[in-house]
Amino acid sequence: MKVSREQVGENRRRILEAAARLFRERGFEAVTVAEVMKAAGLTHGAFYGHFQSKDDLIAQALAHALAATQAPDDPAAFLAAYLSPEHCADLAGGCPTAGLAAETLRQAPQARAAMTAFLRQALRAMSASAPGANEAERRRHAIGRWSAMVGALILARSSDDPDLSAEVLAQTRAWIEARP
Amino acid sequence: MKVSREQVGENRRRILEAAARLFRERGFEAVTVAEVMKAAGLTHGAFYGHFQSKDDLIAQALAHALAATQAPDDPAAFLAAYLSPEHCADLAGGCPTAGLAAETLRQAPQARAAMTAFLRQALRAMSASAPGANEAERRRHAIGRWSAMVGALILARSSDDPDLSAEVLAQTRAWIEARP
DNA sequence: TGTACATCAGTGAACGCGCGTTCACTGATGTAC
DNA sequence: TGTACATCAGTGAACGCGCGTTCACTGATGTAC
Repeated sequence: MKVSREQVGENRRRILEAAARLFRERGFEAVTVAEVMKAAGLTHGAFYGHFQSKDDLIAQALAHALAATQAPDDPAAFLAAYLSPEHCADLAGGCPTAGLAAETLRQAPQARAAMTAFLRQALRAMSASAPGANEAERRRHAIGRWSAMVGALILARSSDDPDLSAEVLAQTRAWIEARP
Repeated sequence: MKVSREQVGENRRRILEAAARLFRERGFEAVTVAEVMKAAGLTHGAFYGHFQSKDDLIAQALAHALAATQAPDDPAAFLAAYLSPEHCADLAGGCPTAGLAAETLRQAPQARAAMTAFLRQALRAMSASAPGANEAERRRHAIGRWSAMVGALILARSSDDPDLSAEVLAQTRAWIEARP
């Protein structure tokens, strides 16, 4: 049946939201279109009224998840939250970069472009609040720090030993904080 | 037709080698059993004489790729090679951790166990040659450094802008080297 | 404001394709004498 | 050492299943009068 214009927008938002969570939790390929639609409270047939293809959904859901990431105001608090056991355990709701960057590399151009645009913007934002005598130093600090944070979260998640995971998170945090 | 015992071992090795490269290049799920067998010079029917299932192959090919990673003797040279544009571009032959850790998290227990065992061993080996006044400091250095290296490679690869990729690699390297 | 009708978002059955997996068969290997 | 036969790694056709995608249909929405 037909549905009101606001409902159409709301449905589209729910599809993107569900896809963003499922993709982070299980990866782009393991999640089916039907699962996403079910999680959004719809049937799979309605999918192609909203998106051109699964690849189109991947690109838009990735952009949606990345856009929802707010710029950190306090770098120290952001670091602590990012490398916390809670964030490590929260696949579905966690950082889309750590969850999906490695897979995005093999996706369609639009998805890669969304990831690149976010990386560029995130580094600019983090550079602004990074320590350093000049712009180049601040940017280097932001890049190194972000690499270490993303890497630590991925390594910690890849381990099936909770103690080793916790050690990677805690020691990477200490290592970053010990920087001059 | 039947095949000599040495040939069986050689075929198995070729399957693991082909799988390790294809998985790193395209991901566990996107690569088919038939593709792996073709790359190894065999037909898909012979697959189940060597492995129980695709999941079994994933676990064994991952362990095979990780085992082929030699411990770095010179940390500075290893860092430079790891964050080089060449390594960044070499998906199929590059570091299995950077290429597959994020995907391994969602794989069967055996694959996760292989990744965990390698991480543990790699950190132990890197700690030995890391700077620091005591064991705890050396280990912290190894963990932080490894997180940053893996993160930088994943971020650089996820970007479709070669300049941004090169900047992430070069600045992360500079950031790590600038450490006391 | 109320009525008649055109629109179109969503439904669910169906399609074709490619995947992991199985299996009857083949023929070279390796063993028994 | 040479011969006869059992073994079994590899082949390729076939299977069933689940996926992305399509489409005829439904019925509430929104518009024209």
